Amino acid sequence: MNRPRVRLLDVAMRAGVSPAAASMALNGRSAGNLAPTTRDRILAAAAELDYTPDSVAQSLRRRKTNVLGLVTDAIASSPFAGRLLAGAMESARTRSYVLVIVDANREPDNEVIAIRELTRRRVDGLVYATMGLQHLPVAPHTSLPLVLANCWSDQPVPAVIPDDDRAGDTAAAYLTGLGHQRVAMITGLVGSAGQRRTRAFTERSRDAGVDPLVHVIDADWSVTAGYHAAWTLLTDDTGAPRPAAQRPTAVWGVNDRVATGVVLAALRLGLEIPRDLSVLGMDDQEELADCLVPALTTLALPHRELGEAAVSRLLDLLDNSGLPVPADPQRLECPLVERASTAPPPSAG
Amino acid sequence: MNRPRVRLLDVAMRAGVSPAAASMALNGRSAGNLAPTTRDRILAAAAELDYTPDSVAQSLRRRKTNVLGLVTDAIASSPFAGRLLAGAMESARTRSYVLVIVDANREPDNEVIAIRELTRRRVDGLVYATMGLQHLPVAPHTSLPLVLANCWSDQPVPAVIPDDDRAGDTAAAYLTGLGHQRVAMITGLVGSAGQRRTRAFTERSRDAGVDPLVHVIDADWSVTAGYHAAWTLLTDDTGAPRPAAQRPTAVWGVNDRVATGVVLAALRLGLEIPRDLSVLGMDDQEELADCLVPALTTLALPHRELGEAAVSRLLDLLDNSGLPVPADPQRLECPLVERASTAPPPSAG
DNA sequence: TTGTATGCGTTATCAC
DNA sequence: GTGATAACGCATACAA
Repeated sequence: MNRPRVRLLDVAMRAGVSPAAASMALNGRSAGNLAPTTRDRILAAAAELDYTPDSVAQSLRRRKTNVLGLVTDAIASSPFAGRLLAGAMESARTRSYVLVIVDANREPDNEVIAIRELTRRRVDGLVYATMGLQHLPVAPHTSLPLVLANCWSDQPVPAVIPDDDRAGDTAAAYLTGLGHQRVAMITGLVGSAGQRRTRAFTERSRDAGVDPLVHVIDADWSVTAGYHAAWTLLTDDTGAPRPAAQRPTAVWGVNDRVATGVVLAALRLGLEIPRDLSVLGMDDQEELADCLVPALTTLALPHRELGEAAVSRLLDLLDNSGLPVPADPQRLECPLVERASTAPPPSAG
Repeated sequence: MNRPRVRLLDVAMRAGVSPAAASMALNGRSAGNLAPTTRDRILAAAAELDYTPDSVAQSLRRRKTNVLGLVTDAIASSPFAGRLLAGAMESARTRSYVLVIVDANREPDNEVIAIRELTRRRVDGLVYATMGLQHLPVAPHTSLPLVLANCWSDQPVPAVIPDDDRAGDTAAAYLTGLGHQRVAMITGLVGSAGQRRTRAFTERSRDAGVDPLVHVIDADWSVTAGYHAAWTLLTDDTGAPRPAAQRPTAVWGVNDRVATGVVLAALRLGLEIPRDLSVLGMDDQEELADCLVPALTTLALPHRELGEAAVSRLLDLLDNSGLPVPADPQRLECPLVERASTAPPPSAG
């Protein structure tokens, strides 16, 4: 079963040529150097022997490993990790790269160690990805080509992040487009994501002629926070449900957890979703948004695309290191994922 | 910034010795070969120059890359992927290995291609991990050392999977231990996981003197399925809630999604959790179990440990290829994660 | 058009 | 105890 590896030399001998000739043929450099007939003989020999070049030797010689390093701040604890990694791997694969992934486990020291190790392993470039959107006061320090995913820094290093402005636009356009006139947003204002979403949502709603009620919660964008916020929105001072005419017909939660809280509160209050209340989420959190009853309409955080774009960007950089680094991060659209928790308002029905 | 790499030769020259001597010193093979004084001189030189050995060259020479391949059937679409990967990476890191992860994206062809590619890259061993527990009719074909994670095959290849029998035991012991006398399980019987959980739960409950009501749902272990099952359990023929004495005081859902459905149904019926009904889940699904209100008590699928154990096992195999392969998969405990959805029954209160 | 010689950075063998 | 020398598998510059 474990027969000896077949080397380039073996192929060359079988074809009756020198290793150099075999190398050229197999690397497509035969034009102008090799007679087509010998080239074919070499290729045939390689095929017969089932030759596969040894990457390690190639790497040493070419000074290029075709390996990318991907270091993350915390892979374990995020429901989005898988998507980003899958996207990154996919991009790498199509250009015959492979990924070595290292989790820093929320320890900055580990990041430094990881980068050192990957450098020693001679990876061709680095992606640094955070699982939550983050501004980096200082980008990871390395002499290798670097791209940031889901985070950005003020230094001139290329970055790819979600477009929260457009997300706010999309949400507002969708809800007002459905005909909703009394619209609320439950949001937090810490961090650029919440701020951008909120501002864009507000402005775009006003453009459409509706003035949204913005209910601000604190830093904790949790189910519980959403639940309580919704409770406030949907009941009066005595704790009784407000009459239909006095409550919003649609609510946008700043993320799916908050939106889940809204659904739970509505359920508790005997409100039917989406008949009595449309609920829109954000993030398309795996196994939450599409698990609810009814399934949550939401805007997807483009994590797969983030991974794809970051790697793609990095490989472009490797191919052409002269590429200019744009001052601003590249922003990726958050597409609407329409499910069952939204509908036109009763009046518009 | 991008100063030339410092090679072993540089260190040797600086210390005034041969590269061979430098190599010995740096690899700890100086005993009996090098004078302690020259050894120290070499080490000092290396430190001053900040020398780090080139892994690629080492790999070529040692015929060992210290890289492990991890191929998964579908990384993107699972909320557990992160945990397993993090565990695997952690295990690898502590033994100075690194992981190349490839996602086959549910395509068997891709698995073959991935294994071929990883073999070409000279990884030292392979882990094959599935995101859902699976029996493999035939293990992935490779001449490399291989360990299975979260799946197993009849061929003699080492495997690590969760211990569903013990999970059933734990669930039964926990619920009966709390004092519940009328206990139900909502389960599916397709696949070994559901069967084992159900059988163990039933037997262990009976040992404790309670005969559980087993409600079988179909292949789809979804929130919706759990919702409907719970509805059946908690209402009578007319759709009205059963009186307290006629309904279970505790329900175990075969997974967290099903348990979520139970919570939703109970909420809808005006039942208070855990006062009127204890709900126990299974899997500890990230961002679902701990997002509910109240947070779900559940049994954790040990995905991190699965990753850790698989890599650890593989490395043991590499260190000592004579290790015997046990006939049965190694089974890892699913620990109870106690949160807020369970309590003693009203009568026992 | 083909083949030869050399080097990538490291380690292991074997004379000294 | 120490230090040349060869080899790992491949690719390239250059000579034939």
